[in-house]
Amino acid sequence: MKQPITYELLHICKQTGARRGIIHTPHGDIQTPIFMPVGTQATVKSMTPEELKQEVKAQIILSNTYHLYLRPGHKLVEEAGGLHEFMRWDRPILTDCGGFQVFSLADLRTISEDGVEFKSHLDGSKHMFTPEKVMEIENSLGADIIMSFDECCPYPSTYEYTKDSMERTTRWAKRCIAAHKKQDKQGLFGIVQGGMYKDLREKSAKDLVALDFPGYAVGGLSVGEPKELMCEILEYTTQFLPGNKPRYLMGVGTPDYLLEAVIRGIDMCDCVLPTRIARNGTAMTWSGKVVVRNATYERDFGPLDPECDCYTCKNHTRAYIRHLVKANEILGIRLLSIHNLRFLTKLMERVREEIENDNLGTFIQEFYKRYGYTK
RNA sequence: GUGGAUGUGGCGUAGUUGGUUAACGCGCCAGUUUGUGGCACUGGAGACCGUGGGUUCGAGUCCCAUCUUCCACC
Repeated sequence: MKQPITYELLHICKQTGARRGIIHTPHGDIQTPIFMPVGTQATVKSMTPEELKQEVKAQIILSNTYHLYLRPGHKLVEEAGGLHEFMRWDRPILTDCGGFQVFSLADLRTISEDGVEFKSHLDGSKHMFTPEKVMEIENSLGADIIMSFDECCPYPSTYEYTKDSMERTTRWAKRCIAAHKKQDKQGLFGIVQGGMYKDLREKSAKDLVALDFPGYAVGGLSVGEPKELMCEILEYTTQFLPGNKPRYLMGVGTPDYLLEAVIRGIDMCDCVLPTRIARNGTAMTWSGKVVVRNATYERDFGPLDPECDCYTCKNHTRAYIRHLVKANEILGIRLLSIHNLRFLTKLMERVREEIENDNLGTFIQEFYKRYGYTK
């Protein structure tokens, strides 16, 4: 059978061990390492697909099983011709499985061996997600990369709870493989869990690798634990993942976390952060975080980030963007979203270059001097 | 001129039968945001309660005077 998702390793940075590669998908190639913008409800909030291609230069975007299942419904999306056609995005798409919603909507759900029963956050109606159901939904949506149904443990969680949860996630992963009906069109990724416990991470990774997924995600990180711990667990986990498959760290999005992930062998990251902080008046720049909503920028007639090549930075001033944000104008959100997303895609372009030049370690040190380093 | 109403942070308003550091919304200032339930969330600054007298242990609340604005009538 033809494998829809394959990974080609191009180079390993001699300074850091970071991987430069290409993921081949039915909707084109993805140069890695890559940052993936999140479009939960079949839209990267406030962005047109054209802007994502031309201004942000996004190679792939995410969407979400849980949200699209509830509204407008996966059958409707299928009827529209699938997610690509529905939202008119012709590049690769990855759908998240809803496992994170099980985590973040904790008060609305019950977990059992069979799956998760939850109440809709929209109307309170009851629903059941099982691995089989999630595969049905993701098959209907038709993304290039689909995620197996997992449970993301909160931080902190006890060893016993984390162990049970991780083992269940592995059993669910097997059921996902069995239920996946479009194996020649959509690549199903397994998700490593195990919380902050190294032996559980190792077991999770090894058991999933034995199932031979076309790609692996590291889930359950960046859920509130200290940065050093995240790095330690991530580094420990990636050693058990095969070198010929892509590795995806779920939910990471500050520049420094992205860099720390890449030097630990991660190829893909996604995060809502750039679009979320855009909506609240904050920008990421090469000189650090800029809360452009603040009064300091009232009369700042320079660009958001002088080193950025995006539409926002080429055309507009901080003073104008601040005005738009303060006045609650939609354009303020749009301009900041364009910039923040472009900032991260550009950062990853640089990262790919530096890997090819075996210079990523030096680049990261220089980057931290200007951007700062979060905890 | 007469009668009535009104006057509380930048704006709009709450303030029980007078009782400790005067509340709320908006605005302002700042912080947060990591597989998106979010035009969100958390804090902060800012008022001698129109002014002057009085009653009372104690007045934004009661009394008197005065001024502001509004309404009605002559």
